[in-house]
Amino acid sequence: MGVNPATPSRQSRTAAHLAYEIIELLEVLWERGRDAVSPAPVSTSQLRVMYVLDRDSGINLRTLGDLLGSAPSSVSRMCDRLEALGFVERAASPVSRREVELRLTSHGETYLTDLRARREEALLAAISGMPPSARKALVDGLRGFRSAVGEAAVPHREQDGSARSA
Amino acid sequence: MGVNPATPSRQSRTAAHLAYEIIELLEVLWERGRDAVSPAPVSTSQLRVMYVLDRDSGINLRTLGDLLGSAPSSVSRMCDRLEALGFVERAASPVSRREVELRLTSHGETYLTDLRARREEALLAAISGMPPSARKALVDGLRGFRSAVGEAAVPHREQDGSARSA
DNA sequence: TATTGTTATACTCTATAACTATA
DNA sequence: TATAGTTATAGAGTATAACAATA
Repeated sequence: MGVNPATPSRQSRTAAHLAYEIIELLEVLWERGRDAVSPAPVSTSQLRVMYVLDRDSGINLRTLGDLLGSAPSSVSRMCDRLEALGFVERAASPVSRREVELRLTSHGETYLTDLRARREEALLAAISGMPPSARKALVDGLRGFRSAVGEAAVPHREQDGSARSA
Repeated sequence: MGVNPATPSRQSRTAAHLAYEIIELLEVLWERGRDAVSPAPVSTSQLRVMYVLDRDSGINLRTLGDLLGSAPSSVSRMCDRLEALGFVERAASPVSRREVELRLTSHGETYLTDLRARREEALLAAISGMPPSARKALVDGLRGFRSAVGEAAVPHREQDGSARSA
């Protein structure tokens, strides 16, 4: 196969291959937490909404759509469902009568807190099972990877924070 | 925050935090390839179908559903769309007249090959930009992570191969 | 007139249930 | 009867376009 970004070394290829596998492993660990949380298995999309509202409480629907990269109509409908679940609430904006203020309800905050704890637990359980040397290597490697990718790219999402703010 | 799998060290927490961020970065890199491939931006679900068929060509619809973890009706409809795109074909099974044999068309194979090259390119470009010491650390760290997770868990997906077979 | 939010419509993915053809 | 595949129906996420209310 002919790829040539600075002539990929055997080490680069191995790292890429491992990265592919890690994506799957992380997804499994990541979702394991979600399925386990009490009742109301909120979908991934709904969860992204909740993460954004947790970080930027009181934003309007349009802004939420921008942060999610979704169309206003999609966001409106998702908020309908989250409101029906009792996780999100719409309030009239005090400054503009055509805007709404979106917030998590206390019920929604509780759900999110619980979910985060479970996700963190799953990941930490795995990482704690690694020998210290591997843990150190993982930290160093991921740091290097992050800065390498961060410099080269990452256009989309300026101030999001959906998944990372766990 | 009270999590206690073997008393998570500061290193474990750092690694977990980094892992969260990496999930996002990888997803961006990963999808960047897909959007770039010629026309017909196949959806993620359709792509999973194609990956499985590439690995296990000639399987029937039921088996495909098992490998994907999807219901037969869902798979049938996805195959309808992929067939309409010219990426997948249904053929009568020579052994049972109620079964079908599913395969990628040459058109579908070409699409997949092209996509893999672009995805690999994106990941390799990032990894090649890392200093050798960081690459080494990444490989060692990911290996350790994989075996730590692999031992502790990974129940779902026995012989899938959707994303990792790139 | 421009903006905010909603509704109408449509397509994909997901599922369960009903149905046809075959074993 | 049990199994393979399809079709019917429904809910969720996604989008564009049309619309009402407000700025």
